[in-house]
Amino acid sequence: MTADARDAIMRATYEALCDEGYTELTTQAIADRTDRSKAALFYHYESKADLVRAFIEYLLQGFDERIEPTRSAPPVERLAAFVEWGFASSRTDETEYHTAMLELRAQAPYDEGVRAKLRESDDRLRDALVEILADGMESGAFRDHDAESVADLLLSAVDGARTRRLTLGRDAYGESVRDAIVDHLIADVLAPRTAYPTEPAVSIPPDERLVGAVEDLDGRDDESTAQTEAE
Amino acid sequence: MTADARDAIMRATYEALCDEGYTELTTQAIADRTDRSKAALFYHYESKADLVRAFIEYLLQGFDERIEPTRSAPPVERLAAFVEWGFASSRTDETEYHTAMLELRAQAPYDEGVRAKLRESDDRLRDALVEILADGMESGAFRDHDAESVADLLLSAVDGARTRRLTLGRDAYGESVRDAIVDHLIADVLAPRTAYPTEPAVSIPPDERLVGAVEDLDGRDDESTAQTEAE
Amino acid sequence: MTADARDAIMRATYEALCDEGYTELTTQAIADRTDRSKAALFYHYESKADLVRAFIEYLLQGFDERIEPTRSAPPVERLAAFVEWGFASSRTDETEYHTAMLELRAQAPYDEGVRAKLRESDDRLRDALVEILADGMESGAFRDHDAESVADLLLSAVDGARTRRLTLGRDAYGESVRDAIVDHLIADVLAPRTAYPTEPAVSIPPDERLVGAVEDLDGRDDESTAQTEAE
Amino acid sequence: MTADARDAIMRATYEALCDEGYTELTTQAIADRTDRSKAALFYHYESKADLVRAFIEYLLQGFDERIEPTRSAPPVERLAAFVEWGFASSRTDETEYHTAMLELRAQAPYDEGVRAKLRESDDRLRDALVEILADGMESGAFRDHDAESVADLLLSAVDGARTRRLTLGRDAYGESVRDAIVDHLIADVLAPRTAYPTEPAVSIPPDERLVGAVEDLDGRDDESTAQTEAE
DNA sequence: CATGAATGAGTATTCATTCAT
DNA sequence: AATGAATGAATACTCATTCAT
Repeated sequence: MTADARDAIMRATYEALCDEGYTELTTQAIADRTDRSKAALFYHYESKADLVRAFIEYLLQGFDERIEPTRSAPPVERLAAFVEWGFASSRTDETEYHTAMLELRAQAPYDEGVRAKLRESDDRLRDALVEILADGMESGAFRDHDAESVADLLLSAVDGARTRRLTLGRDAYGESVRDAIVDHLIADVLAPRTAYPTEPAVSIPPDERLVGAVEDLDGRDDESTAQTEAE
Repeated sequence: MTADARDAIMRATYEALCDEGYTELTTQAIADRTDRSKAALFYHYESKADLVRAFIEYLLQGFDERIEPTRSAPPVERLAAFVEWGFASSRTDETEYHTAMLELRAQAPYDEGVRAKLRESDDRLRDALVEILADGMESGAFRDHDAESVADLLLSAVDGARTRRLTLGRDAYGESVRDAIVDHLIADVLAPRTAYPTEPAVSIPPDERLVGAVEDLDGRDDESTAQTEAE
Repeated sequence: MTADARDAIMRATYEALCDEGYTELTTQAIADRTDRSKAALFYHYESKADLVRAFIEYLLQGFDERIEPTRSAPPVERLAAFVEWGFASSRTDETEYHTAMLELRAQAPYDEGVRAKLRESDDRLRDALVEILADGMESGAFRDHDAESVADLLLSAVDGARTRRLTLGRDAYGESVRDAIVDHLIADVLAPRTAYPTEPAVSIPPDERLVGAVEDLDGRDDESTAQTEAE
Repeated sequence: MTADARDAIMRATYEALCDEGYTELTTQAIADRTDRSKAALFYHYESKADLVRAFIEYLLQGFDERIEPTRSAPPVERLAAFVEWGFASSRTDETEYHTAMLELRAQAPYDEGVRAKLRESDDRLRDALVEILADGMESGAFRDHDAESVADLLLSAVDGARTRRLTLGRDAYGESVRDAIVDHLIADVLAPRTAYPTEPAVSIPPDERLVGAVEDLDGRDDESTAQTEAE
């Protein structure tokens, strides 16, 4: 398959998934966002399930590449980058990415293929976080602690906050929880001299192949605007 | 509508949702789990969407009633009950409840009706948690802290851990994160003399209307067994 | 069956038929326009087809009664009353009556029962018209002519004009054709001394059992208003 | 869409409409008269309503083409062709055409789309008739008269006679009214020297795409046979 | 490499009708 | 005299998938 075809289909899948959710993710909806026909999808992929699996792989592979550039930064910065990425405010490409992932995750309990891919992804993310924490302990930037346990807690808290924001349409909680994470969790882990950056020095860049794919989520009415504007 | 009909349909919806996920939640799937016909569903509910909304309401109303009995316990106990409920190990009725909720939550970004109901639910849960924390501060069981901020963090962490467990099929993380929450988050909040209970004195009982609805989730192969047994 | 029940159901059928047309004439639509249940319809009538047949009979019987009072008027007046009734301008109860009939007539080619009833109705109408013409010839008000042939032509022309008006939503043609009928057809038939009344002395009254049944047909956009207002 | 598919679907729609009437015009009934599946209909047309609209257009376009060949004949002949077409005796393809139109017309009061198409059709028919009359006046074949008024009256009378015949299942009236139209209406319009043709020199040919589509309407018992044979 | 045409199985929903009460 | 609950069969429409070209 040409990279062109692949990118077009993957991007269309992403668009369709973000626009309408997994339940409405039909081959038609994907093809409509392509200048190709529905049949073309089946020429390139054995089945819809196959395409979806390929899509998850595509998303994850993208993530690996995006995380790469932050590798050289000091552990605190990398930790901050992770937190900021997780809390990417709405109206961002990143919100779409997280929405797409949420939709896929809800299929995991019923789809071994999806579940396996998500495990891979989770493993890599967790490993990356554990590595950050371990590096920090080694360099003295972080106190001594159980890196795995803290990584799991961080992962859960960030993930839970995001899920709550996305599913309730309330941006407000995001901010609140990010501060709480920094104050309660990260504070416990930082060495006395280490300061959590106010402005991130490095950040995880958006997936360039998908940037701009989803024009506008504002059609969906949520409380976030009202909330935010009210305050 | 007779309570009988209502319970039968709601329970069938629960079963179908747990067994097959939201994408497969068809009126046929629901009717099949009932001794009624598909047409009967439409006699009682205007549309599938209407039925789903009613179902969410049914779940939430059930939750309200279940939380009631714990009201009289001391704050630490109520806090512990909340955490234990959130981490209910798999092979429990509670896992099904959480799975059902996860499926519904994934629809929220695309369904204003669902989103509104989930907001209600979240609000009540958060309020309950804030109340526990406030009561604890008043009684001296908890240190002084920002109850709302801590409640949000707890809610997120518990929720994120559960989502991770359900979507990855890995029970192991649950334990790990529960301990981390107790050690890192709750420890910060407890007054010096207050001890987090090793064995919970009160707990949130299962929803009796739904108990036993889903016979067996073991058909779905997950890693949890292997993982757990391996260690 | 009480006359009450009968009237309520017949009137509701009339309303439903006028409001939504034959294709949407469901037992539900009828019951909704009643303070009775759908099942009540089946208590009083064997089947929907039976109810419809009874309804046609009800309409026709009404017509017989309405035509009665004109009996004593002179033939020209009775002829004029027939023509005016046929051309009843829109925004009249009579338009609804004709619409209801049109809907029923379209079923006739496929429903022997309906067809038989309509034949009865047509026979009576034609007989009445032939009688008018015969009376007029006898009294010298009309020239000598083939009453049956003229009756058929009049019946057709009036009916065709009305059908065109109702199906095209154009009131304009009605006027035009009425004048043409008077000038071309009726003029040929009137004796030299007989004048066609400018203002009708007698007229066929509306069916009182159905008056006011259909509140408003203006929801349906048609050209007639524009047409009429423009001129 | 291939012309093949189009013709097959349109013809099937015609068959279904004639065979069973508008109320029974289901996508299933149409597909059954095709060697294609129900789903194929929706591949070619967005919805049933869309298909019906296309069908009306198909009928009308056919009519335009059929009327074309008569264009060169003298006005009296064209007038006669129109009348003969309108009265086409039953047992003719033309009867089916008129039945199909009758079914569609009954939907017009409730369906703006259908109404608009029928207006188009009526306008064209009326224009054609007015043109015939005007041509005849110019050539001296017809007396001076109000062409529009006479056209409307003719249209109404022919249409009404046909509707009566179709809905009552009585062929007899057709003959009677045709003669009356010729004697009373057309006689008034013809110039003294002009004779109405006893045998038509030109006629409007049947729609070849639809010829033979409906095998047998005799299944439907009507009075016409009995009537006609009895006399 | 790709597509237009097509489809069988399914989806939500409606319908006339039944029946225990 | 009437109804609430229920249903089997149908209805318009959609879906993932196939295949000849």
